[in-house]
Amino acid sequence: MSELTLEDIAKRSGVSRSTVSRVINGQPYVRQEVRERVLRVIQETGFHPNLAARALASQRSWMIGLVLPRNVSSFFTDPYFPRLTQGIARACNLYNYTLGLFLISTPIDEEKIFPRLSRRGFLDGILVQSGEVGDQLIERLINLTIPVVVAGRPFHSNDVSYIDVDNVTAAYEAVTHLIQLGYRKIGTITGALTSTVSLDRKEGYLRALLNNGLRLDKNLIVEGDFTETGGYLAMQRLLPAQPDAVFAASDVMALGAMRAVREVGLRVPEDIAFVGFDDLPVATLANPPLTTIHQPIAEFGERAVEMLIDLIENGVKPPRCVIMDTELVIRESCGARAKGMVV
Amino acid sequence: MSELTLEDIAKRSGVSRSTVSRVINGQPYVRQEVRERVLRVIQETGFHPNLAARALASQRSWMIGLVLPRNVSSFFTDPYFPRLTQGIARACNLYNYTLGLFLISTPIDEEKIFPRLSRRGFLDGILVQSGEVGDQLIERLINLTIPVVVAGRPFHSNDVSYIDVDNVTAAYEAVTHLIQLGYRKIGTITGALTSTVSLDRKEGYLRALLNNGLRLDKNLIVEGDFTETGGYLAMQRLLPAQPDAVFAASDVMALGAMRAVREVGLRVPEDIAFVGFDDLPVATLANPPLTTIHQPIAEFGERAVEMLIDLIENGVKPPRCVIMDTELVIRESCGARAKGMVV
DNA sequence: TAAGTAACTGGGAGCGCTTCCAGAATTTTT
DNA sequence: AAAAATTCTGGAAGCGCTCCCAGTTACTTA
Repeated sequence: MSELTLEDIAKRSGVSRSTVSRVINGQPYVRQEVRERVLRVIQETGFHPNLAARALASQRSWMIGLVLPRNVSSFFTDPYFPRLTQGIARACNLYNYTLGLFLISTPIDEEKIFPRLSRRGFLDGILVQSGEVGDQLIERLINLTIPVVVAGRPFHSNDVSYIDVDNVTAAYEAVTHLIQLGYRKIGTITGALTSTVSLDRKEGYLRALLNNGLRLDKNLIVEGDFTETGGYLAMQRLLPAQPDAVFAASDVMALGAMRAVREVGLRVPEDIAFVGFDDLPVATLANPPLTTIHQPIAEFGERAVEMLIDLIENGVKPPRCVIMDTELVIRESCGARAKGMVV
Repeated sequence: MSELTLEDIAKRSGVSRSTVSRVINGQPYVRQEVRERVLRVIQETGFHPNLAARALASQRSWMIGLVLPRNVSSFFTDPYFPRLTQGIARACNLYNYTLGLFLISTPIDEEKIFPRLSRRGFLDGILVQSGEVGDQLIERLINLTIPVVVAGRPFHSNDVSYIDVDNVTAAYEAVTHLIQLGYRKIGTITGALTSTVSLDRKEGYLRALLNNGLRLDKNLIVEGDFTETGGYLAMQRLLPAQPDAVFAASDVMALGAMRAVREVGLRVPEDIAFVGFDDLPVATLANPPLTTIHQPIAEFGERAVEMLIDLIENGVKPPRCVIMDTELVIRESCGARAKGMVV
């Protein structure tokens, strides 16, 4: 409550500042009786140690920064990010770290935020969302002296720890599923092809077609931007190519695309089948419910935090990379059920 | 980069620590020539002052905490929160504050997080989302010694600054609009009636009916929970009462409700008209596009931060409260256009 | 030209912790 | 019983800044 210091607590409990510090930090070499006495005083006074002082003396802030680069501004558009943030926040809380949030919307933002991230004694580590091609933010962050973990495969650097899902394989699986259901003119709506996620998912799409002897058709590949409207517009461009199935690189885009399909009077999955990516709650609620690739978003965030904390507390070994598994979730939009092809 | 201190910069530029400090903080009383020399050294060395030391010496952390209480866990369900967070983050950035994010999911979370919020020298102020009835978090926060601003009218305390939109009036306007269009059996899907937002919007609904001489019908009022599924389920319970229009306390619930309506083969707005609340991007994309109450979510967050910073920097005056305006946005779902009643 | 004022600069005393180290109290070993 | 090891405790030296205050220099004014 008031402006108590360690020294005050020490006086009140008849010991020295050092002893109080030991008690607070749960260190050994304090007699049980003394420990209890000190704890009682702390309890009674409602004392809380000053974090700034602690951080200065111990050179540890117990704070990590979550950096969402510019262009990942779909932060407030795609439910993916809130979910990721939730997982990250939960893990921070579990391990007693505080989460600092750095949303970069504009280049000006970046110029204001970056120096803050650089301040020594401020962050123990940084978790940064993989950005776009040409974005040098991650490189700049790596050059700082604090540990960095990237969420998603970074575009440029390969000497940094990162965590990702196996987007290529997941997309491969999604498209192969469509092929097995008999579709032959399979289109894809990619994310903006300036990010590794989008490129990897597109790569999976291409490989699936090739491995199954299907012809590639440039007209069946259109670029979206991970937004509903982007998916909608992409689908409008895709329709003339008359696909019988579409793999969308995100659920949100799939929803937009299905809206476009509905508008021209076509049915899902009878006329065009769909597979999405993410398995957001909204996938279940879609009409028809969306077949999609499930990725463990919240756990992804948790694992990312754990990687970072490991780096912080156990030193910087050679960069590690963690790849998490995904899973195809079959619902109605791919037509598998209608065709009786689901066990 | 390295472990430079003010003292090092001082030596290298041939001045004292104090002078370097003045330069860094843009204070007067430094000769132009000296200032430039020091700045050059700082530039060359890539020096950044240690934030922990600065916070300790100045008793200011330049950090504010955003606290989202338990039960507001719709954080990752309702696009409202990401948008709010975005506004808050932007304002923090503008005013050179860092944003700490505290998502409380469980009571255990709260017990871990609260002591951290209490640490002196950690946060300069706290922005907390208004919680539910019975939640004592806000009271606990007010008892801390740092400034607090509540986003949304708080349930219990009235001696705290808060910012809100005029939910009663907004809801009143929405329902009045439906009445003017000729609807007479108007139902409402409320949020969980444990929060002030929900109660206020319900209050507006009731007043609109009363002021227009319409009979209240308990069966026309059902409780949702601000989720899509909640809206869907609420609508199913509402259908037997055969409303000709529905006011949903959020866009997301309106979407769910419209899904339920579609499922039983009824049309929007011909059979049942809808008005939502929030004016999220998704409202435009709905089928039919949703008539709704627009509230300036991002600006709301920005204003909240400004209030808090004002409190931090100019001392704690008697609690202030700011009420922001809303606006009815007429689209298709209310039937006004079909009826040719829009100018 | 001397006195007065304003513009600068540096030293020192903190801010409230952690941590090292020396010493005291206690227990174990010989 | 003394000696050695172990457990416990307090003092002091920082951590790297800010900010007050005294002192120095430059510029006005009488």
